[in-house]
Amino acid sequence: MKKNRKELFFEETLKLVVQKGFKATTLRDIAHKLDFEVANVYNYIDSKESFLEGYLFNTMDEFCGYLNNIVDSSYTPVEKLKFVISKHVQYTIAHPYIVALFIYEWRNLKEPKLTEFKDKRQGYIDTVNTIIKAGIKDGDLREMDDEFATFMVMSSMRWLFSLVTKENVTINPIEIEKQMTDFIFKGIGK
Amino acid sequence: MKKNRKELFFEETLKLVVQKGFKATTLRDIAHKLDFEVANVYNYIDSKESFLEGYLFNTMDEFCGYLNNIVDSSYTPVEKLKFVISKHVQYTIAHPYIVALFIYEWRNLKEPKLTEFKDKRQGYIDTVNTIIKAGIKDGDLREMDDEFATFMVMSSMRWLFSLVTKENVTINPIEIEKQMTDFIFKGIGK
DNA sequence: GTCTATAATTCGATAGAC
DNA sequence: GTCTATCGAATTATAGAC
Repeated sequence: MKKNRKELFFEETLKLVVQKGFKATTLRDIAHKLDFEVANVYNYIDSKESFLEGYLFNTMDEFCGYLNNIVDSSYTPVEKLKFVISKHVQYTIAHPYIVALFIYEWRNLKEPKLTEFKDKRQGYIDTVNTIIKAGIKDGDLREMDDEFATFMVMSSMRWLFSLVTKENVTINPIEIEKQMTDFIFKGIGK
Repeated sequence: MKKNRKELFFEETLKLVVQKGFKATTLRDIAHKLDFEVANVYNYIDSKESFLEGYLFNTMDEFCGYLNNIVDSSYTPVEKLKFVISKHVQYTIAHPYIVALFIYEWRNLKEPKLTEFKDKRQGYIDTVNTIIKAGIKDGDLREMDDEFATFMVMSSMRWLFSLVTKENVTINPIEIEKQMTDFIFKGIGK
């Protein structure tokens, strides 16, 4: 896949921002990495803020859209939850730096985008919670606090990006998804 | 427990830094929250950087020291792991904002402190991995990739702070520890 | 401990020539 | 698209009086 200059700019900038943090990454850092002067940054983005917004809301919308399709399907709650896990794992492996941005840098959004982001994220979690609650009610998941269960499922998936961005680690998406699903459903005990 | 001015300063500043991020929190923000002028900040800290260092390394040392005591005990691997989980849960409930700082803001350390921090953290993870590996070998934990298991155990504990800092949530440390342990060992499946 | 004043630097962003 | 030049604002930190 050939990358044009714009794709290269976004890719390198994303990596830099994830590595140093959004606030700590200056436009001069970005310009230096791409080997041009500061003013040229504005050939690609309108502002530093808009760069962050673009990634965060595109990703958010993709996840919310996918989740809605899962919910509107006729799968069982457990099957639906496995689709959710699969989506998280596969997206994280494909775009680990975007996920890192999603986790670390959303706080740098300015109002009203900040509130909009938090609301959408809460909506996503609420929907996953609905699925898990149904799974418990059906007796397919063990009896436990459904909100805590939701919290733990989301938590355990959230850091996978850091495994993917680690060097010298070979990733088999199929195997990772299997192990992630096994951990969430069976834990590490015997 | 009566708080003197220094304790109040550190507590309020910590909350502010966690809420806005280390880089995004200015000394003016801190001064304004404590109702005095910027220069007074330096009555309590030598620099913005030293504030971060203090919290991060004190916490790191406490966790490493405790883990060493666990390792040097005669408990079984599974029992040791439960002590590790207990420590994480209890510390997180007692000091959620410090844990948040630990997770979000370590990247703002400057060299050589940054490398020192990363090395210590990796040492901690390696030691937990040793415990889990022994548990699998003994047959007390199910057969699985021990490194991935370690990664997942650590990941699932890491976000607990966000549950504790949430408003309108009542926390029972004993119950949370039970549910956390159940999730890690049994998952959510039946 | 508190303040005012300010140094020294860095930041995001813009103007305008080529 | 690239550059030089620069603006205005914000930042950490210090000096020194009260």
